[in-house]
Amino acid sequence: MKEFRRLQIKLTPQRLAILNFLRGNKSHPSAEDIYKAVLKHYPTMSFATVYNTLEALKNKQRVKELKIDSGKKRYDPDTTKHHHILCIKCKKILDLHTDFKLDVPEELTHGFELLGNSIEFYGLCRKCRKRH
Amino acid sequence: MKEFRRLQIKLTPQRLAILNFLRGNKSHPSAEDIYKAVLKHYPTMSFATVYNTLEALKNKQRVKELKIDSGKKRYDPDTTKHHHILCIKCKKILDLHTDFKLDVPEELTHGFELLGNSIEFYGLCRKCRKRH
DNA sequence: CTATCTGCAAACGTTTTGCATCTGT
DNA sequence: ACAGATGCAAAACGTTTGCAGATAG
Repeated sequence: MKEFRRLQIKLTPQRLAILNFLRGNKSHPSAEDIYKAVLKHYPTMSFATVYNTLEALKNKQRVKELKIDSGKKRYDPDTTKHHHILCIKCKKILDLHTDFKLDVPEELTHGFELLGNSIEFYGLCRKCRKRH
Repeated sequence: MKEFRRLQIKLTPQRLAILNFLRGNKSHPSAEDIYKAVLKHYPTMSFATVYNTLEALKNKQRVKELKIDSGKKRYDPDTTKHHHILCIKCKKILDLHTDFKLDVPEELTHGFELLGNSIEFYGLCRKCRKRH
């Protein structure tokens, strides 16, 4: 777990379980999803620990908080620059690793210094297209 | 208020007050912002009415629900296609009426039918840049 | 007249907090 | 040893709901 050690946070068994659940996970889980998954291995796991760990991982840039779901936060262990495609019907989320060059006319930024962007594409996934 | 009449919803005084507050409003207010503003004119206004009205206006496409703020919904009376620039420090939101051509490689959409997109630019507004 | 809306309060789902205890380093 | 994490329960927060009474069309 040397990959985790460089996070410079205390590696408790609970945190390792959360990290293992998140590693390579492409489901953009909510705190509850994570809680339920880790509960299987740690029956005493609490929400406080999940949130505490997510907060620590956010600070270490090991996860990104997504605003793609109104009502609850979701978390993405892939912190590389990428975008998302959201199915408006079943809410499935797909990663899109494509870099877009977006030139914003200077006169429209009102003095903003732009640092990045995040694109949410929306549409219908294959399954939802089939059921009209 | 013929502009409101074509919404085909019952125009109660409370709803008119909300509509007037929203008209041309570029602050992307939350339900609470709207509630507080309208409360001045209607001391008996309730949150239920604010949410009820926002739901009706959403259905009539008179407002758009924004997911730009994790933790609470914000509403945008400008329903034309546009994007947002968010200050990561003071959370100020600026509209960006620029149309970007985003070509997504077919082989990356996994069968999704793309219908639109929404871009969130982030950065530092003029004021927040000054205070380093 | 009546389908719909209002306002209140209670319920809900998610996230945060306080605190006594425990544990990685 | 001790800074920091855990687990529990309570609180906080935004949003939704049920319902009796009011009202726009």
